[in-house]
Amino acid sequence: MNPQTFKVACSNCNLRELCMPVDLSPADLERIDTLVGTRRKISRGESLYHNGESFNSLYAIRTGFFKTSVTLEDGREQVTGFQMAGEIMGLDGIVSDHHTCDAVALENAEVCVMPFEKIEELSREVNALQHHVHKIMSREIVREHGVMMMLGSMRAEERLAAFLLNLTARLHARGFSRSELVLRMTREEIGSYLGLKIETVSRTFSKLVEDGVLEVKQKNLRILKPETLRELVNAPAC
Amino acid sequence: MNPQTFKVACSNCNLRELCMPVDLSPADLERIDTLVGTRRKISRGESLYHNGESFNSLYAIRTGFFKTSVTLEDGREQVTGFQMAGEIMGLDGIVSDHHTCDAVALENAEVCVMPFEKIEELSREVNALQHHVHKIMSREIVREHGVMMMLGSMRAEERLAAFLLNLTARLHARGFSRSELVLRMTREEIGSYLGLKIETVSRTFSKLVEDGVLEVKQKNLRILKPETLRELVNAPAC
DNA sequence: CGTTGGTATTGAGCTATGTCAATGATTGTT
DNA sequence: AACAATCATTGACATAGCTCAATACCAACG
Repeated sequence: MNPQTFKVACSNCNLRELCMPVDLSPADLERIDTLVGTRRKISRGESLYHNGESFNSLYAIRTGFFKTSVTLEDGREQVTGFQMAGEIMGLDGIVSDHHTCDAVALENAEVCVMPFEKIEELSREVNALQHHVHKIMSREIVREHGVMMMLGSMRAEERLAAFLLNLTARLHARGFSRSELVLRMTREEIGSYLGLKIETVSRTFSKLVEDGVLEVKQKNLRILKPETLRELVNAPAC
Repeated sequence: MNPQTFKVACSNCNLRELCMPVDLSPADLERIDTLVGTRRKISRGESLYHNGESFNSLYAIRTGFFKTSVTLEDGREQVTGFQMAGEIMGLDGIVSDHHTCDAVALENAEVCVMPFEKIEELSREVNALQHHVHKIMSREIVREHGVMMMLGSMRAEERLAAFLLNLTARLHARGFSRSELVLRMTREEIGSYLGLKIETVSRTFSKLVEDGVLEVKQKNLRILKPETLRELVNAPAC
């Protein structure tokens, strides 16, 4: 086994449990290894795919951080999500064989390219993979329900609290601190995601700092009172 | 073939092209017929499933009209969508084996119950079904991107315009008029979906009536200037 | 036919968030 | 080190949409 083969094998990937089903037999695991045809590096600011491009593959993030967004004809951009290591991108392209959003790297990144035909082929044979694909898509649907709730029914402070709790939970699942984090996106991108203007995002950060809930130094955040954030998303403010 | 068997067969269903793949061989079509175990009637106001209930099946709407919604601990409800004949519900339940939203009938309805295990089993064998399931889930993801765009980046009038155009397009695909429709949901439900209060929905309707874009008589709508609605969703208002 | 309860409309005033503008901080470049 | 370019913060003011309240409408039911 040469180093190259070694490197691209899911079976040896430390992120496997994040993007692949667990409890695979050694035989199935070996088959899963054939899913990832190639790896692709994306530098900060570059895009993995664009709205309108033809769809061929799903992508599993190995390293780095992405945003996805949709754009209106008049140029208004709506960030639809932020993705980190172990998460799957490209699901939007399946329905029409073309991508319907943009995926842009917010820091230098590397993704595993998984041709969708191969995924479908293999998931006919490996039941666990089939169910895993269904779960990933369902998870994305449920995640978006949460975003709709945020955008439709929460006030600015609640949205930001929900956003921070979600980010830290996902980072924590990847071994990072629950209380300290570095934002990879700009205030404007946060605002777009949360349906707020950049000034409102900035002011809301400032308010949480005043209240002793956060420490903010540029993109570095420290969460001092996570329970206050949790109260904010559950109960309406007084 | 007795009448009962006849009745529940997808192969004889006039909605087949809406909820099932096209271009099936007669043999595959016959297998697809086994997907729908039972039918279920839901009266207006009752729910097909609730948040927290265990997930077993997807549902294809035969007749009637539904809303789906998620609810915050403090009681705030966010309508996540409105579903009509031929559309599939229940995808939210796959990821956790439990439903994560409520599905309520807005008029008396009937659904085809499709056990998910059976769907997975059959889609391992019928490639067209497999891809169809993937497309349905991807379509839902893309639809939600559109809702996020509405909620995050559009003004009240634009949201209502986008909502009406979407509804009429889907109704038109089912053989209804492009210009006349009956709203099955209340103003409050529209407001929840659009992230607006009921008064704002009402006022926005009134404004569109003043401008000669719509005729509104309770739940009966007539669209007089569809092009104005289209302009509203594409270009920002002046 | 009148009553009741849910639903919708409209007005008046309020407020959370947006807009505009000035300033400051940070990063990368020559 | 100086510069430009991007990004973030803060203040002053404007406004879209919210809140509260009154009224109207409609369907169901006795």
